[in-house]
Amino acid sequence: MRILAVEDDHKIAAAIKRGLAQENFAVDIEYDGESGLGAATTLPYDLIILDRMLPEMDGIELCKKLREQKIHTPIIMLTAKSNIAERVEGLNAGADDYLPKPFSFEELLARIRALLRRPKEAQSDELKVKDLTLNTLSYSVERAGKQIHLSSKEFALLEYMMRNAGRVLSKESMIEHVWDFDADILPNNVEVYVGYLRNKIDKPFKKPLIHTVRGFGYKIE
Amino acid sequence: MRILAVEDDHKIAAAIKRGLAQENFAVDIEYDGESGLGAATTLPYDLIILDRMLPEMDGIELCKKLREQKIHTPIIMLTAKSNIAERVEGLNAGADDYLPKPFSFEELLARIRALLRRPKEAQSDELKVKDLTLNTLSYSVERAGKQIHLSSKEFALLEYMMRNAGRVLSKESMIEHVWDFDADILPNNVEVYVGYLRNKIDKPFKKPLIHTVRGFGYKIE
DNA sequence: GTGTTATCTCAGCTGTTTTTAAGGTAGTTA
DNA sequence: TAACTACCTTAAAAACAGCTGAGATAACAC
Repeated sequence: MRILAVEDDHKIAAAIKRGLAQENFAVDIEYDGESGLGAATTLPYDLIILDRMLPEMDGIELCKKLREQKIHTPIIMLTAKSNIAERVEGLNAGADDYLPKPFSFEELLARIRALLRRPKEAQSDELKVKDLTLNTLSYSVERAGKQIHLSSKEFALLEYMMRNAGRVLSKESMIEHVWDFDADILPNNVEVYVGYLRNKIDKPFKKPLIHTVRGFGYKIE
Repeated sequence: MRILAVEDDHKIAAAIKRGLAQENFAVDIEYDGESGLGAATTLPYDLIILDRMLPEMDGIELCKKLREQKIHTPIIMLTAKSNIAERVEGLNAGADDYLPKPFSFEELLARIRALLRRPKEAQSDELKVKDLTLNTLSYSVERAGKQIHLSSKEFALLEYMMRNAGRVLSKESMIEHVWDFDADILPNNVEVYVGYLRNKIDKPFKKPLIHTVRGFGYKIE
């Protein structure tokens, strides 16, 4: 994993480099915005740490330039002030996360780990909840080793629920995410489909995964 | 991530906006081609969704104009018909992807993600007061490790109190925030509900968190 | 075409939640 | 202490959300 840090404070830069090197990251440091842009556009970094205040070109500017060039590398913005306006400014410029100074190295490391973890999770085409597995490529579903046949609506609904496992999803959001926009679907239809899913993935097994949260919706867990 | 959707069908536009807002995108809607062009040229969007059929200026036209102005923002074109000729037309005009109507929100989201190559950010929303925890995503409440079941009104009321922990809240403000606007609720109803909450989250434990402030209301602390 | 499967609507049933109302309790003030 | 008021408790009525079986309709396969 190769990380670029653009930071004009040599002391902080050195500390970041030392700490991350210890965690087995390859770290490059640039001390001003211009050089940072040069480095970021020529080498394929896995993550970029940007100080908001930089000589030559500030972090916001640099961040925008990178996104304009379709460089989607995760970016963490460091800044001295921690007010909401600045945070929004950074995120709007295309930063993925934001860390107010002063920060501990542990905090920084946690954010880096979180950002690096993200893509892998999103790219997986197998969704899992307990012993239930759904494969979005082969359109297959199995629980406890047993293959389960689902219709396409049932599959789409289960996929939506599993992508949001643990979260309570309202019938309305299910309709919006699973059915066509111009279809006029009654909430009762969702109830019917949840019933179908339960018959197939819960009833034949001991432990139910689909839970009703009265007044709010359903969740799978 | 800021997304512009140019779509004259208000129902679809609203659904897109709501759905994407839920996914933490900032969404602007324009209802005709002219305004769409205006918005797209003045604000730096990360992605643009264009309906092919639009009043004032159709999507193809708009797309071409944007590319002429060297605006390279990814564009997804929506269209009613799904034949190959139209698809080619859209892509030739400079669109990056193409989505035939009717489509489900999941399809749209998948295309957007593919174009942004950006994973969904997980956000957890937990409210805490002492050993009492309320999670607004999973709609679960626990105290001292013990799961507590609440009805939807009880949950809404507790959430309101916890969001304003430490503050004294009048029965009137509780009615305003927790009940529907047009509902005619007696203050006694609030007393009843506070009683219900106390039975569930205070009585089984030693230390009460909900306190009555005679003459003013209640606070949780 | 016919048979099969998938999708959607409807209506009745169930248990839960919400609301109202009435009487009890406990602080506050004179 | 009495009178007043705010708050609490309980129970029962009313409203509602969710589940299900049955049937209508549409889509698909052969």
